[in-house]
Order: sequence, then structure tokens, then C-alpha cells
Amino acid sequence: MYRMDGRNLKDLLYEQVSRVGKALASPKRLELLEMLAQGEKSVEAVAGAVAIDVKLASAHLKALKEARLVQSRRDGRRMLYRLSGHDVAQLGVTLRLVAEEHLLELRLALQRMMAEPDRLAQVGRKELLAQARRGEVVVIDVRPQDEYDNAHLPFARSMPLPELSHRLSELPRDAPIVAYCRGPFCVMSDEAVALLTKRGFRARKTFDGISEWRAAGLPVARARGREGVS
Amino acid sequence: MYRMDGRNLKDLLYEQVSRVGKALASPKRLELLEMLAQGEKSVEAVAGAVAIDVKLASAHLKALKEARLVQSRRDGRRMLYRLSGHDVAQLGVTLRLVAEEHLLELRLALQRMMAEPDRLAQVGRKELLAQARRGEVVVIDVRPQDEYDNAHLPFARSMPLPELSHRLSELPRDAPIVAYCRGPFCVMSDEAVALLTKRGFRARKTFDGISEWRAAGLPVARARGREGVS
DNA sequence: GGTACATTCTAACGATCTTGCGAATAACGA
DNA sequence: TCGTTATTCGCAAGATCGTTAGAATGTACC
Repeated sequence: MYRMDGRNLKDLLYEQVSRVGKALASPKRLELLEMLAQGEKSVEAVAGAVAIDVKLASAHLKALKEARLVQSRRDGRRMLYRLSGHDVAQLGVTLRLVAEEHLLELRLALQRMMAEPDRLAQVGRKELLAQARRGEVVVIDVRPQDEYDNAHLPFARSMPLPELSHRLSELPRDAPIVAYCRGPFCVMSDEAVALLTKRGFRARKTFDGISEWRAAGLPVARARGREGVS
Repeated sequence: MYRMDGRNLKDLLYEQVSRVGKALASPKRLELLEMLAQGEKSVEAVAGAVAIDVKLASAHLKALKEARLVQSRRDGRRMLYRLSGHDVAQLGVTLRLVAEEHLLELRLALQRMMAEPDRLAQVGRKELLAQARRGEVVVIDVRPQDEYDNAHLPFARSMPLPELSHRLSELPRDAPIVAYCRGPFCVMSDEAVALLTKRGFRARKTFDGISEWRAAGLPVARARGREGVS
């Protein structure tokens, strides 16, 4: 009787926690979460970014909403989704880290991605921040403008990938450039570095995105030009 | 073509990460992970603790192993399982925290669990550690002896729940007692506090287990009597 | 070698999840 | 009111997962 209560209670508790686990059990949903970590987005926007049907995206978003990982609100005829909190993005980061640490297959895939030229060269986060503050390095955010506005690394300049080739004159030829985008699985910064290197710039990338930066306890900036704590 | 490559690579990466997510999608597996976070255990031992059939436990452990969250080794005719690393326990803690933060149902269940008398009274971790060091409070670990030996809170005494009623004379009547067990969902410390309070001791509990303690960056002790960094 | 024990493998059933499709709903503008 | 657009709902087929029971494997002890 007493024993039963303990069992039932425990079952109930783990049942609830597993709801969050189930939400993380689908590749598409993980990708949707990463997109939403960049800021509030419409169903259509995330569906496009993840390259799935809008209806399917809606279904997955519903699942995420039922697990309380995302919230939605209406804006005119569109529905906007956002993460329920920064802790959700942090959970995503932790999940990726554990996967990278223990899944050999994932590490190999990442290494293949990193294997090209010298575009990687991981930089220490705090060191990067200090160098950027002193102007010794130019950090560029190659994500779309609205994601930059929502949150970006301190001292970073917005330089969306599609505009990059037209705006090369804004970048220094003497100082090193560090590009970043949405996170370790995002290839936009790779493309940016490839382009810049071909044009003779000293460019590297960091695998960090906003979520990784926040998870490390470092400050992020909001809106245009304003730097400081998030 | 190029775009296709980016898509395929991304799919591959998230596919891998979702393997870890899938492993976290079952209540039983989460409970197994928490048991293994207490130390290396045999299939039979965890099956008993989680109250499921040994065959089923074996199947779940296999799934966890395929997600690389646990490792196994043979010891005579038994198979011993352990977590692949502390980061796995940390992931479990983060998952629970997110679930508690956003799932109303879970919070209600936990509150029901906490609603009884005054047995709770959360204590700040570092404060608890300082008080324990100065001997102002007696911390007791009510888990089985082997789990205490594997890792325990600094300055904690082993006092397994089944033995508690026989060993009351070892506890002080003037100083407050803080009991802990496997984590927030474990009720052993609740039972200990209930027993101690009935016998006139000043007892509280902490919801922390070893994993929470480690995730907070605090040191844990190993083996009997030896205190210090893990 | 034979027996007992702990664990894993195989097969099977039902439950749940994914995905795709057509219809339904909600908001906006003419 | 009627389209248009954006999203969700309902439904169904196919895939995957959880659970159980019985057979098979590997190890230790006699």
C-alpha cells in the first residue's frame, strides 16, 4: 500500500519528465528548437528553414507546445512561436554536447565538416570576447538581420550571408575576422569563411551560436548597436 | 546540389543527436539513468529498484547503450552497467529542471510531495556545505552503503534507511539533521525525516542528490570517510 | 562435461509516433 | 460577404516503440 504510493508517484513524476524527453526524440523537432532559439518565428519561417512541409512543422510545433518547450501567440494572420525560456535552449546545448562527446558517428560527421581548409580554429570564448572588445578581431554575425536584432554576441556586426559579397569593403584586411551563425550544426559561417578566404581576408569561424554563448554564462546583446547584458 | 549537401549533412547531425533524445523519451529509462547515476549496478539490481522485469530492464539498458549513454562490463556471471560520464547525469538534471520549470503538472505533483509537514525547507547548497564543515548540521546519506561508497556529499555520514531506526543513538539531539538520497524524485529522505521527526530530532531534507550536487559544480567525496574533490 | 544463474536474443502484439492529405478555422482586405 | 493567406484539425497508412514470454548465450561452480 505505502510501497504502491511511492511507486505510483515516481511513475507519475518520470512520466512527466519523459514528456520533455519525447519532445527531444525527433531530429526535426531538435532543428525547430534551434531555429526558435534564434528568436520568435512564424510556422512558415521555421518550415522553410528546416525544409519540411508547413503542415508537418505545425504538427511538430504542437508536440513541442504540449511538452511546454515552446509558446505561441497570434500576430494578425500568422502564428508566432518562441522558446518557453532560455533553459530550453540550454537543454538543447547540453543534449548536443553529450551527443558529441559520446557518439562516435556524430564526431566523425563533425570532423568531416571541419576537415576543410583552416576555416575552424576554435577560439576561447572569453578570449574572443576580450579581443573583440579591444577591436583586435572583427566578429561578424552572418544570420538574417532579424535574428541579429533579437540577440547577438557582444561587439558583433550584422553581416547576413546573402549580403556579404556586396559588403566586403566594410571589413578590415589587416585584422582577423571571426564569423558565427546559429550553432555548431549551422553551415552559414562556413560559407562566409570560404568566401572571405577566397577574397584574401583572414577569416575563421566559431561553432558557437547564441545558445552556446548564453549556456556558457556570457552576456549577449540585443537590438542594433546596443551592447551589454541580455 | 550544394544546398542538398547542406541539408543532408544537417539531417545526419540532428539524426544523431536525436538518438540521445530518443533514449530520454521513456520514463523507465530515465529512472534507470538515475539509478546508474548512483553508481555501477547489475541488471538485476536496477530492475529491482525500478520495479520492472529483468528482461525489460535489459532491453532498456540496451537502448541506452546504443545511444552511448551507458557502458557495460562483465563481472563474473553478472553484467554491470554504468553511465558513460558525468555529463550524462548532468543532462538528466537539466532535463528534470526544464520539466519542473515548465510542466505545471509536474510542479503540482512535486508540491503534493512536499506539502507534508515541515520536512522540506530547502537549504542553499554552499551554505549547507559550510554548515556541515563547521559541524553545525549533520548531513546523513540514507542510500544503500555501496552508493555512499561510490560518491557522497562532503561531510555526510552513511546511514542507510533500513538501519536508521537502530542507529538513532549516533545522531545528535541538539544539532539539526539534513537527509538526502538519490535526487528530487527519491522518497527515501522523506521517510527518514518522517521517522526522525517522530522521534524528536530536528530533521529536514534536501532534494539534491549526487548528480545535482555535481551539476552545481560542487565537490563530492568517494569511499568511506575520505572527504574532498571527486 | 553438466548444471545453475544472469543476461540477452527472438518473435509477437498492441500502442504510439510520423507523415501526408483534404477539410476546417481564423484573420485580413476588397 | 467573399476571397486570400496562414495555420490547425481529422483521418489514415506506415513505421517505430514498449512490453511480454520463451529460447538461447555465456559464465561459474561442481
